Amino acid sequence: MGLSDPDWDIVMRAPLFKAMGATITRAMIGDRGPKTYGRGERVFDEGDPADGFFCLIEGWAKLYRLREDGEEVVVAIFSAGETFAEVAMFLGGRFPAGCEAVSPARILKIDAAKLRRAVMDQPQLAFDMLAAASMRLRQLVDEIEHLKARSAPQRIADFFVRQAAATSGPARIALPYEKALIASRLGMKPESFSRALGKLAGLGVAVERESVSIADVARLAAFAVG
Amino acid sequence: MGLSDPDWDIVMRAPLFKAMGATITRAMIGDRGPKTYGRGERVFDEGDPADGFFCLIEGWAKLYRLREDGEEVVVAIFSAGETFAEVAMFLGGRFPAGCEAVSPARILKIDAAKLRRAVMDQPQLAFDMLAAASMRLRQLVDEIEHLKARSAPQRIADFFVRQAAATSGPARIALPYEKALIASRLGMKPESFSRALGKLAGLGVAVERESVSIADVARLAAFAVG
DNA sequence: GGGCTCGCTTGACCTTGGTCAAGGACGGCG
DNA sequence: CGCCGTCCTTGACCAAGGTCAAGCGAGCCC
Repeated sequence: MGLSDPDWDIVMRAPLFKAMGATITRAMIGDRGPKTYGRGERVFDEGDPADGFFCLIEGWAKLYRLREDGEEVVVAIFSAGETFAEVAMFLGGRFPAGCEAVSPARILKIDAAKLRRAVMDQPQLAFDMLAAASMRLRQLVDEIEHLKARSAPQRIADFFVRQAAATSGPARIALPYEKALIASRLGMKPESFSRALGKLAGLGVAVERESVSIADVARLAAFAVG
Repeated sequence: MGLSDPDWDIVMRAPLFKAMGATITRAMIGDRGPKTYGRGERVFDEGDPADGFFCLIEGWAKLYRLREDGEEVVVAIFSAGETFAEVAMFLGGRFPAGCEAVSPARILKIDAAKLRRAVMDQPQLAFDMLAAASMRLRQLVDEIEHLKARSAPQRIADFFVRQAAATSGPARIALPYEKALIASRLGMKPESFSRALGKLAGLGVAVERESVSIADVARLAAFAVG
């Protein structure tokens, strides 16, 4: 049981898979499917051997550390189309943090061994991946330097578009329980998030308690880049 | 004739070289020195084979494309401590843009062949570089999402500190002819740049027409991170 | 030298988003 | 059913930086 076509779309948005190309990616993933997690379910624990990396296909997951006093510190939040835990895997050690699903989620795991074998067989692949990493680095530096270029509503629109499985037409996406989580994910305060959502109403975005419905993803996408 | 010690400091600030580690970097660069370019001199042209990448040690260079109507579009501006053209090199094709020195500059070129050989000999190196790239990515994401709180004066201070060869004490750095270029490089308008410079006067930064003198680099660095 | 252009600075005003603080809305629980 | 805590929204205010527009100074060409 492999991935469905919309799932492939999402997987191929990840820079790492883009770098490898669709053919090699498909060969590496084979017909393994994503695993489904419930809200609060563990993906891996701190200290587990880092024998692979992950690609989130649907839902949300958080990376967290437990401080000595038992308090949890959220290190990062991932959502659809993002890969994570590659660092630990490339270094070949153990996970320095735990990961759990924040909402129901589907997550694909890719074996380190398979990636390693692919790179050894075909060292050019390493260069492709480095090229992708460099490109992404440059892009992020740009983002830092001209963060002003995109307003809060635009960043939210962009985020919703990435979440949506479809690239045009209507869509509905699920939000994790707390909206403050999304706000921090997008680098803004909950208040700004709330206000910005109001401004998106004019573009066919309706927000319910735990989900968002979009009248036309393509229209929202156009607004996000503008 | 290898690099001088302050030059090494600057080279090792580049993430790519950090990833490889000082030993391999030194082995790869060997005793090749940087080439000196005059203002307006070509570093490479669009369409040249991408047989290496570059590290800017002193001065400024711009990456540009010529549109069909002959108009020049500046794609990026580089200054001390930055590497560029890695993407084209990793992909092993031709340069998709031209590059020329905007001010007198010293630029080090690293052969693709040497890097390629190092990676082929020692595929683990590719993983190390990927791990470093991923780590840097994560770090940049953090910077975007949390630490976007750096004011214009702070960004300028940070920029000047990176430019300076020394890490403490007084320094003088050269600016390219138009300050608007620096402003765009730092993601702000020339007006804001001008005003922000005024605020740095209190920290021992004196601006002349084409250069800046800094009373104490360490003090400026402290302000930049604060 | 006088006018000219071009880059830089300065001033007044506006938009964006952060901050602080005060309400709602909903669910859990006694 | 009402009390309460949590999350979300809303409003008033503020600081940073963008925008528009005018002034200034240096080089340049006649």
